[in-house]
Amino acid sequence: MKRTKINSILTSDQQDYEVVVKGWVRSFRNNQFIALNDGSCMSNLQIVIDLKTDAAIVKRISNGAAISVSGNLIASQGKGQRYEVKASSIEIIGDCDGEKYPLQLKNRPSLEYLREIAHLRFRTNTFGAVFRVRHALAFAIHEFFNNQGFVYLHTPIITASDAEGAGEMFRVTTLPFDNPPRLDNGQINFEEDFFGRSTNLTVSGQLEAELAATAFGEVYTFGPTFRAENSNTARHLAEFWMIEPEVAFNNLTDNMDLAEAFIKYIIGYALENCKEDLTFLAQRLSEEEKLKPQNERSEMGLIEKLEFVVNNEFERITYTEAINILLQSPAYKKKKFQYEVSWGIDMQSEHERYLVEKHFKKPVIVTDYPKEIKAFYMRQNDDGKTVAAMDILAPGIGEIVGGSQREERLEKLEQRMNEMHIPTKEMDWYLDTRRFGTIPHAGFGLGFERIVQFVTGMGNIRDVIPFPRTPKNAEF
RNA sequence: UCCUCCUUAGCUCAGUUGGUUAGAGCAUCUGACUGUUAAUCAGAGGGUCGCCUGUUCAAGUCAGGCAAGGGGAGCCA
Repeated sequence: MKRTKINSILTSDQQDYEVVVKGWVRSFRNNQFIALNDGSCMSNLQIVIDLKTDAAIVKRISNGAAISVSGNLIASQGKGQRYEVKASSIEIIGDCDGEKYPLQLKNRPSLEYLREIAHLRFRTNTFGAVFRVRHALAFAIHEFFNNQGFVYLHTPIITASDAEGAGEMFRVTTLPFDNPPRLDNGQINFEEDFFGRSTNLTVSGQLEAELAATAFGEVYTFGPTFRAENSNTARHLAEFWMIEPEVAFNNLTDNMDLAEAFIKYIIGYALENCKEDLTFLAQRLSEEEKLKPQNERSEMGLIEKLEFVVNNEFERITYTEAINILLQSPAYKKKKFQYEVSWGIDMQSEHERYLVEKHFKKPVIVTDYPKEIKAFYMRQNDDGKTVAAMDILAPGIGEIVGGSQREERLEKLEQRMNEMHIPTKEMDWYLDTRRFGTIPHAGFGLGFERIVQFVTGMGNIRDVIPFPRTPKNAEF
């Protein structure tokens, strides 16, 4: 008989039928009741064992053990659940030695401890919920773009392009690092390397996405991205997943519309399809919030916050307006900002948080930044000072999206690249798009783990990716 | 990378002014239990006090160094 997944049993109205269920024991009470979890949902299925069950089997029903149960699914005789399985036979598939098993759910192990046993943390309610939501968001992303006719583009993970300047890169090489081949001048001879040149792990698929957008019209990437920055924060990973749509003929407003609709769609999808997990995560978050001082607690619960984002327009302001708001703010006048505020600064976390969490209390899209603090490919505005950039700032986690309309005018682009000392020769393939049928186009990048953080309410980005890669840590 | 806090049993944490054999709850193990819901009850085992060096008659406790982790900042997505 084929096994039935626990979520389909619990969401169905059928009862009084034979089932086979397989999963892992979460608890075993009164020598009689097993809480069985198979990962298909947060809830456990209660198994009631026959009192005549072999004592040797009963002894092996320990926390973490994998078992198979056949029996009748009936309305529960107890109060805590709707259904239960009256077991007719129990098979131990995999024993779990209690003395050695490090996961003790009743002790409420800390997130930090669970991170050390990341191979087992999927078995907890919290991480089960987080990674089911992560999956749902990934699925929703593909669904959103597919519905709109985007082509999913796989950009290279190994690249030779080092001109984008998005961050420090991990080098990819097969040369022996203790004795690499050298040129007469002592420099390493990368012509002898695997690719015949120096290569790195990608920091962004954007430039390649732009190439494809000039043929397909709308494309998106969704893949791993690598930054060798020594960032030790709850918002940064050395290996993370990024979504980068790129759309031909879009201007900055179209770009903002797309980003806003996209974020609302995937959050809406999670609200619709992950109710049980989000309810649990909301509960978890509110318990965590209770430990904080009153003035640091958020005003909204997790689900309330997500619904608010889905149902309200994002605030759209220019960088210049943002600076003016900061200059006129009570926080500025009371000298509460640690960093100075003036037109031309790259806004600090404290400034972004003020705009999002204190002033507007909703996601904010800031546009038209000074060109000096933005990348070379962003389209220059007519004022000669700003570029058609946009960042989306979200409450609690800051910058979640960075995007722009791209500079499609060859001369302007080359001029800007020269000013920023970016070698135009190596980027010839990129400039070709501006030579042959150039078009206005726009796109953005969204850090996947940041949106997973936002939706699940998890405070540390290391807890929303299965096996986090961070400085000094590549365990598992 | 900078600032700051922390590190004691499998987990979460107490540990007074430096002073005898380092404690609790939970987990684990043994036993009991025919309706449990973080089951309950009885009993038992479990410690290189992060690592190194120093001060002292005496260090979990004081000082210095190192490491790991948390929080904040920078860089960013």
